[in-house]
Amino acid sequence: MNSIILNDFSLQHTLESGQFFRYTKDNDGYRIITKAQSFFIKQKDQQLLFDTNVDFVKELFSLNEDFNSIKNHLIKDKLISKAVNKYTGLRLMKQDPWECLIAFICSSASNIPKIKKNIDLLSQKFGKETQEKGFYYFPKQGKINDLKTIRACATGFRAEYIFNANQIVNNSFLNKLGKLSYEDAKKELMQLKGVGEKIADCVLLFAYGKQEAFPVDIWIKRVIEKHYLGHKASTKLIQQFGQKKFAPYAGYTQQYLYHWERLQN
DNA sequence: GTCCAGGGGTATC
DNA sequence: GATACCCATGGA
Repeated sequence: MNSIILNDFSLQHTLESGQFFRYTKDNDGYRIITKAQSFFIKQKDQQLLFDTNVDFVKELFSLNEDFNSIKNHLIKDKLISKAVNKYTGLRLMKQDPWECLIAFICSSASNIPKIKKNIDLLSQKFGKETQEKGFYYFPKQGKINDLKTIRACATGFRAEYIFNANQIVNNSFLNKLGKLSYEDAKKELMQLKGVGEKIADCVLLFAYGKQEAFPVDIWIKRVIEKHYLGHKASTKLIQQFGQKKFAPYAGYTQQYLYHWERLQN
């Protein structure tokens, strides 16, 4: 087991805030399978313990970024400040772009347990088995190539979108997105069938760390209408509002708002 | 703007 | 256990 000590990090809030789906609870920690790694990780107070290499974990959980300055900016807003205090340590992850793209294509009009199920089934049907039997890596681009089998993963009307993305997306497509501006990368992603503004924003935020992204789902729509606008508004307007108002950390703000709103009641 | 495309989660009975 | 409604949506 390796370990690192750190402030302002919550493994639970980070994993369970709807940005990432490839984890399962395992005793007092989590089993994660992503980016050709399968490992166990747990947190005990400020100590993070895991059976994979340190640099991998730091990269995956954005532990090298200066979270303190981000936090100082976030807490200037009253509601965000409440969310940051309540769910302190929630960090944006740096996911594998391909896994993230397919996961969020699956997310369309769905829910978190079902997205997890879709991804686990796709991995089982198309991915390589890990050293531990019964667990599978997520298949690389090009491997998710049978429409019938994709349907058998309970993907429903999203099956054609996944099939299509698998045919079009390759390494050069994915690498290019990282080099483009937010706007240009978003346009590229939206060329894919089944990828609109919301899903493009999720991929740009959760895999590429583009902070201009402000994904708007029903929870974000509700919380912005209720706390900031005081009236109903279109998704498009809310996306533009959030992106502008919460710059330069619109993406981080969105994640705290989403987690906050969903855990109310 | 409206409607519809799997299907599992969730509340309510 | 039936039933209705909901959902990290986008396309027609």
